[in-house]
Amino acid sequence: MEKFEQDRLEKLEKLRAMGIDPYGKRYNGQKSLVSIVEDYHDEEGKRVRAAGRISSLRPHGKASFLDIKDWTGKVQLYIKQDKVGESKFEAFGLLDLGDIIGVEGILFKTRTGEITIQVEDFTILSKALLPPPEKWHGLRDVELRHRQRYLDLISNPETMKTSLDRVKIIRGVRRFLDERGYVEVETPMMQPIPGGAVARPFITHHNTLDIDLYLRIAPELYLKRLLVGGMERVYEINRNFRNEGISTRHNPEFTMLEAYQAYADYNDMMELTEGMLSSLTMELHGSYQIPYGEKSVDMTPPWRRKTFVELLKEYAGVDFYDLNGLIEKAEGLGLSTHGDGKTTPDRDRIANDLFEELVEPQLLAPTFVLDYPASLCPLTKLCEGRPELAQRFELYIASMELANSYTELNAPLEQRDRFMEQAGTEMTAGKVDEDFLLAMKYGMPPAGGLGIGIDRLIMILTNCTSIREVILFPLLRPGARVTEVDTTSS
RNA sequence: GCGCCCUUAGCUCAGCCGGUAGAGCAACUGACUCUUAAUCAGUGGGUCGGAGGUUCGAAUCCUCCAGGGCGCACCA
Repeated sequence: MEKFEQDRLEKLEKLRAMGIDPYGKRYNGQKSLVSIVEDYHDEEGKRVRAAGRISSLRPHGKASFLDIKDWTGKVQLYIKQDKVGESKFEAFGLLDLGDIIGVEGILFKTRTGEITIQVEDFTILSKALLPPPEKWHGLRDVELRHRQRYLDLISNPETMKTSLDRVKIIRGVRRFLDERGYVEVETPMMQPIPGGAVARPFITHHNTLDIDLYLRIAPELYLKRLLVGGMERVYEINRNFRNEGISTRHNPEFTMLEAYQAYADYNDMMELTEGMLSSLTMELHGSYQIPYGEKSVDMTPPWRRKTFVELLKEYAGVDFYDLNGLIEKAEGLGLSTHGDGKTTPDRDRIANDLFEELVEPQLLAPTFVLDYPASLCPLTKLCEGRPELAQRFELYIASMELANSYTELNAPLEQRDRFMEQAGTEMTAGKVDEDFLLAMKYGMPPAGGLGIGIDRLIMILTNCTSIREVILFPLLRPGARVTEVDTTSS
């Protein structure tokens, strides 16, 4: 490592001795490399400016071919001593793979037909002191790819593509909602009471107020306050933080869309979800058939809609209303039949465990699962005439839970009771958010609410089977493999 | 948190049953003005993730530790 750096430092000093600043300034007027290639027909023989990182170098004595790369693509350069002059060519000799340069020259095609810039002048914009990863295989080591994502982006085009696809998808989500009259809002990331979901929160502390705060596990209760305030269609795309395990589908901080529409219910949210995700699929893939891992997923709408109870019967072969049957099945699978600290069997919990165990893995094609056991959804309006079920749906794609939606409970007194019931069963449930209940007492319109796990959506649409592939900087334990700079000396 | 697997040159990887640590790319020196994984000739580069142990001898076998991957658990 030191040796590479030493050689390059010497070149850097030589450049300085020639009066060249190896860390150049603003460079403008250049075309993106992909547009240089695309517009070749109109630009042939003309002068163009370009900038990028040297990704390949093929010297031939007093001439040289090299490739430069920007985030759109790659272009070949051809530089000859008799075109740029001796001293310029000498400076060129001090360039290495990974250096960033700006060039100006004439567009032409080589004998083999490759679009190439005949360099007339170039500027060194940044001298790299360390070499880029291997040019043919790129950076393969998963740990290094995540720890040094910049190297991953430089050397693996698919990483750049996934990262830019992520931007497109999120932009598409925003556009879809904006076009339907939604407004994007920002609600607190630091909350005195972490509500809207059940999960262990991260705790932090505010010094001046001398209070503990929690990084939010969901924005839900704040967005509903806005419904009370008369904002009829709101959404937020932002980070949630959950102090839970890390897996291929879980990162401690992850991006969530939550949307609320006054005067609507979960049926409207189903339409919204299906419309949004199917059009995003078509936009990105030009087809509803998309690859995912070893499989192929058919995203053609309309999507299957089945109730929780129906699916439990279909895939697990048990009747939700037959408690003994549920218990038998659960015990057969070695599942616990009692909730935390409870002495009696908890039907809703058993049914949910069976669902996760036996139904979820089968839900490859997009499936809306409707009407969940009521005790699992304290913020949800109950089904009419069937108070044991609540008006909630979850959307599964490729066996992954992608969206969650309720017909929002807007009755403040019932909400209080449902919170209390939950507090009795969930050991992690914190205090009740009284301020939220107070808001609700002023009247919250009936509403449909929707949450979509954005990282998981991006996984599906970019064919990534690990959430770490769609998050630029996933959480890793601070590692020893990247040398830390000693700031105490020098 | 638990189980299985991985960690060898800057990068990508070999290294069999324990016997002097290898290749390609990258680097360095030289040749080369239409190459494109440029080519040709030559050179340098290693605390084999870390610490112990077994052994005449360990990259290789054992133990512990660290980081990572996958699965499970926890969990929108």
